[in-house]
Amino acid sequence: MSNTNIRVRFAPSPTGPLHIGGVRTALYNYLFAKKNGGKMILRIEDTDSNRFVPGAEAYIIEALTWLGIRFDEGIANGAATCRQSERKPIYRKYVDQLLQDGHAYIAFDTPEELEAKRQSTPNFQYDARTRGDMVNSLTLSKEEVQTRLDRGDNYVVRILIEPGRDITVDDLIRGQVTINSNILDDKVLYKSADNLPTYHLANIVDDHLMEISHVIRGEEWLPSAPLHVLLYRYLGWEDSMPRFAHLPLLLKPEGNGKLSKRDGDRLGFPVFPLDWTDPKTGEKSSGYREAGYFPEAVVNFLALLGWHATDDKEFFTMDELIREFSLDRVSKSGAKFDYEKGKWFNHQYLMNKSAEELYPHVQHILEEHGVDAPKQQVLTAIDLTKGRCTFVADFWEHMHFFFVAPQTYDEKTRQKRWKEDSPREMRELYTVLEGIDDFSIEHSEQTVMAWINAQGYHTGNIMNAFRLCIVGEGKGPHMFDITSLIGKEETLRRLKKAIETLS
RNA sequence: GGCGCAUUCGUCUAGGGGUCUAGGACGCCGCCCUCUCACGGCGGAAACCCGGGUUCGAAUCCCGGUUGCGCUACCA
Repeated sequence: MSNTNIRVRFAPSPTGPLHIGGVRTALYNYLFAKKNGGKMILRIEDTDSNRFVPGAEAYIIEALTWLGIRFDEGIANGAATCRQSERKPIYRKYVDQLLQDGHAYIAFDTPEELEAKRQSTPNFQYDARTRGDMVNSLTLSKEEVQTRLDRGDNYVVRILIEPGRDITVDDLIRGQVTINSNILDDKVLYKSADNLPTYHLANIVDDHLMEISHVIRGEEWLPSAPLHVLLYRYLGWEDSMPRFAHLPLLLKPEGNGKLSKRDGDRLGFPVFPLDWTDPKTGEKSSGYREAGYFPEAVVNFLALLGWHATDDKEFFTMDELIREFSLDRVSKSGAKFDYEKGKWFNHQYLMNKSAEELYPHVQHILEEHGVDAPKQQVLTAIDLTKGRCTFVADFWEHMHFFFVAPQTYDEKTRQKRWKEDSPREMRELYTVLEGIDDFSIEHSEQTVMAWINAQGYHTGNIMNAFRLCIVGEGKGPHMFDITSLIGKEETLRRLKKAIETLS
């Protein structure tokens, strides 16, 4: 399917690291675009110079690249100006047009004056009821306005909302949403202090100029969508207005509210794709990548938080998501963030990877622990233990005994598994093992089992004590998988030492 | 407070008038496998927010309420 008219954008603000909810928005935009053969555009909405954070833009691009979300146009591939701060003249033109057409006006009220007004007037709103009491081009004489402009007074341009009109937004996910313009205030569109538009104006102008066909964004924008519709109308662009789709929000795992940065810190899981250090405060936040997640697992997990396929399928590659994604299968209600399920997804992806794929990661971990083992041995160890790992970092905990003899013996396991007869049985086992030439899994198991049966021993007693001797604790793969991998010599050495230490 | 959106197991969700004694997944519990821990298999507990309608029939449609969330900035 190909439709070159489909164009979506992801338009984050560079005010900090990209939140995981933002990542999901980017993902849904990407899936929708690719599904329909359309284009995905990156636009940086840096119209608030006060909140700009250095490094945030690079972070956003790196994070989405890591996850496999690619842009067709935008800064990520060196295209022209997609930073709003670099498009000042463009916005100015439309501000003038709005002013000209009487859809906007100039206001001189200072932030302090507005604040005072809000303090003194309950539920103060700058609108048709109150604008007549304020300092603006509607209440001031033409000359006075000019005088103020000439002497360089700071001003803002506000949209002129006509009261008493019903405004309807057609949302692809929620259907028709209608509000009355009475509840809208005369939003600031433009500020002379930095010659920048605010979000609302810049957003509409850019979406129009970039020929965006679908605006897919978080539900927090739904209340201002009518304002945006009005802006399209006032600018004469209503006919080519994009379709809207407001996505449900990602909520805190417990309690109430939108998922926030603090939740990650408090509950101990990342809410960001990548690690991030705040340039001002030095505060660190952890990311999924550094926590050991596979990007495919994060994408899969995130895709299912608010969207569901037509069947019960749960595992999707990016290509499969693209093939099956559709906006009408996006849920309407917010999704609580379930970190346990996220871990489960990673576990599944890890188990499905081959030892060869996992090898570089594991090799790195082994090196950190000063282990230098033959590749084949490591590959076998990976296959034997990957079912026990959620993250790559878990491998050491589950495979260290393949490479390093136990220094201590777990006390709980010892109490449970080291019986009165164990020293004698282990000494006998030592002799049995010593006599085995072929230390393969099959042969050693056969020999030892034959001995156990001949002596009338209890298999569990023998094997568990044996495990304590070789592993140092009560877990791990089957014993002969371990012994055959570490070899006869090492097995005997560990057994001997354990008998001496534990007896 | 005002406005808007939402409301199915603890969580993510399927469901779009009869097929629902409501399905799947995570988590939880039990059993099996078994030398342990896992993996795997099998099974279990667990939900239609409430009240009115409409209809022969409602989880599904309508209205009201509850509760949750969002917005209400010269932030996005």
